[in-house]
Amino acid sequence: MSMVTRFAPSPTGFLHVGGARTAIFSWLLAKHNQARFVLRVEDTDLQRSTPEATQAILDGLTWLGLDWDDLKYQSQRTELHNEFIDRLLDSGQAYWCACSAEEVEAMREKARAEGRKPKYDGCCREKNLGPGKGRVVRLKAPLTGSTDYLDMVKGHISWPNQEMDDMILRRSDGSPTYNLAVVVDDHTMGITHVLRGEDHVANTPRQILIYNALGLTPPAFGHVPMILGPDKKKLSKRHGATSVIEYEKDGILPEAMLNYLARLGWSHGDQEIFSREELIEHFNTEHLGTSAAVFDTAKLHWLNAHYIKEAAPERIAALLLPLLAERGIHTDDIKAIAAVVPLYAPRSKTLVEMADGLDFFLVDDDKLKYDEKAVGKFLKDESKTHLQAIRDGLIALDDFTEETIDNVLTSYLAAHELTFKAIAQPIRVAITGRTNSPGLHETMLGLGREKTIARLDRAMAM
RNA sequence: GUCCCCAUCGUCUAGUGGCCCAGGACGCUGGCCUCUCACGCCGGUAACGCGGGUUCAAACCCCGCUGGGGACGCCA
Repeated sequence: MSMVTRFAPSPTGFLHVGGARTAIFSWLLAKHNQARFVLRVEDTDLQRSTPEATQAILDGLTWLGLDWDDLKYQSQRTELHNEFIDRLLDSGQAYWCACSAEEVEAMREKARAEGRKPKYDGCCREKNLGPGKGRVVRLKAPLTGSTDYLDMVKGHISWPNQEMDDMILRRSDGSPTYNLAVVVDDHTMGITHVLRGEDHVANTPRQILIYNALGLTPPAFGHVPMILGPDKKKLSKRHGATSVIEYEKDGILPEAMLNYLARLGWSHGDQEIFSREELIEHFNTEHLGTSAAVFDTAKLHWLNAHYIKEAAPERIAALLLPLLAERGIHTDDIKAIAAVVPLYAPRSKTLVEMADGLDFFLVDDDKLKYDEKAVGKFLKDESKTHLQAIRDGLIALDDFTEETIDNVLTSYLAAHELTFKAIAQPIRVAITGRTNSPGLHETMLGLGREKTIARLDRAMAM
């Protein structure tokens, strides 16, 4: 039997980093084994599911570079789900229950008060009731023994059957419930390996019970640990960004996110940097971790910085366009941006940082903002005489190259017995408006002679 | 409350009984480089939760404790 894996999100919001990670693991498991990867949108809760959320999830997965061989919507499969419920009813593995939601809640309260597991007490189990208004269908689950399985990541898991009650398969409104739908879908879609979040561990024995009742073989299950915030609590909005798309907005590259998430809870020896291909080549469930992991933005940023340095400048330039527009720089000159990207690639952890760094190259000369403190400190009269001389030297040049620029600077310094330090910051502040920038020669080159001169003029007039 | 799961540097992790008085990476930090800021390079800091076993030998196996997480829906 050939392997098929799946990712089954419920479209009630954006793609969370936790969901993204299980999607990545399932996708990698499939790719590593040349297997099929299917996406099943679990949109049966019509109240909470939205088409926008579905789209957001698909967008998130696409951004990460994940693809799928099949896309299914659970809400369109209820007929199939019901057939299986009927089958269970026919074979006596399921029964009708007339207890109301309130009555069941009372049973749970009672059990809780007595220090037992809160659950349905099985009162209609042997009543042989037929269908009727307000009635649900329940699984006739085993009362004793345990349900065991071998988890791909956690190993042997044993669940006492007494801990589980006769779960509802079909609601009083006739709709199938989650556990039933998942079993039917996984089975009919030929899913062989289910990798999902740890919050599903308790569902697994329940689903196995359904497989057993149906006489079907369950797939292999694996449960990956949760992702925690810096305070070791379940990652949530108060920790900052939790949606992968928010990270895109924050200037994270998808390959950095993919690498980071894949490496969070999984390892391959000491290797930290993984290309998509390496991930596919090395991924296995044996090296999935068993304990929860804290999401560390600093490490994500380190990886992102790495990938920014590796990326083609044109690609980065294109990604910078909207960020520059936000900063009032409306251009679509990819080439011009790409020309200065290499200067900021080693200086940026995110694209946002990069946009903040290199905006001075692109902004109009008269709109360049000067840092007041920097001006006060470095653009004094004495500095301005240096700037004037250098400006004149630059303007007289036949070619504007790193070498000719250097000649102007060094000859001026030599003639006046000055060190480079004496003029570096004044020039920098004059042409960039601030005290930090890439090397002076490359900054001037990146700016071009015209802008360099214009800015020197403007600075001297201050 | 009941059940299930988990436990190595601040963080991500390597480690599957001897190669570990525990390795890598991020972070932090000292230095080098240097026109600023970065990059880069070299160095440092820092962990097997506790207590019992088993064994010639335990981070690795077993038991208990403690601590954390998850589940207990006519949500998914």
